Amino acid sequence: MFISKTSEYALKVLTYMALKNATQFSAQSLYVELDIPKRYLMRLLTDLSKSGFIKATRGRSGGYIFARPIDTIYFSEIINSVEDLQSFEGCVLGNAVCPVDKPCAMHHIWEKPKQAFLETIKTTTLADLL
Amino acid sequence: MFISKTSEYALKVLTYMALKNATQFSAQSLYVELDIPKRYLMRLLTDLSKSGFIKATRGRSGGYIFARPIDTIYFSEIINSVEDLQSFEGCVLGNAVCPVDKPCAMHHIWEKPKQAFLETIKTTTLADLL
DNA sequence: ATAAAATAATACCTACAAGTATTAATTTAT
DNA sequence: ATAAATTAATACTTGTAGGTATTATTTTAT
Repeated sequence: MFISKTSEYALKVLTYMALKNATQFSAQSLYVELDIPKRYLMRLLTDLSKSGFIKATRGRSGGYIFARPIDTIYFSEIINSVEDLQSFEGCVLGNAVCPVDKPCAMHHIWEKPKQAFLETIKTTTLADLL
Repeated sequence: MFISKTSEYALKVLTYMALKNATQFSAQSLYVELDIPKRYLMRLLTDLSKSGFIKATRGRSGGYIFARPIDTIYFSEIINSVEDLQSFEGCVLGNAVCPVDKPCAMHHIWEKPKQAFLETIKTTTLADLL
């Protein structure tokens, strides 16, 4: 499945915000646009705030805006904030160690897709969507 | 996380068998070599039998052997037998439809790693390990 | 024949990701 | 002041992948 449902949601929220270019986004407006369970979305937004991607304003005319320039937010960082990116970096057969000189059976075959994935998420930012 | 734990186990078993070149493998011997919970492994072996990758012989001197030539067993087929490969093919943001003319925000960025992954597993067989 | 050694079937348990519910805190329009 | 509209915190529920336990079946060495 590649990435978790929660990663999926996080990407959905932040890519939407990056492309929309509004001054502020309420949880309600994001709920209407994106197809994410409301209460789960609200908790996720709080998490994304704590992770420093977005900044919350409470109260009557509150909402969320980006806390940092979007060209500093890498996809790897987003995914890593909601699940463990290490699990992608490790051995595909789950071996604790998979040494270069004596790698697992799948090692060579897996190298290309693994690098394609890691390179993409580590070198691309939200700004690259524009 | 890429693939499920069960896919990991299935690959571990079959790649081990492909490389080892023994005439037969008992569940016990596989358990000793591979780091997979014993009872879970035994159930998985039965599943892999039903899926037609391996063939079981019951009874005192029983065990498992490949049911087909290993150059006909693609990694995609193995993964697909224990989890839903469709979930890898679909939209990364989980949209039910992600049309070419109006794709999701991540579509372009995701294309390369996704294809690298799918191409690798769809064009590589167990025989390619040798 | 019978016991041992193997796989098969089935049911159950557990941990955790995903989802829901409730209440608290904060801000602002009136 | 107060009510409305927002986010925050916390606890609970659910679904399912992963793991365990028990019993049945099959085969063969003795």
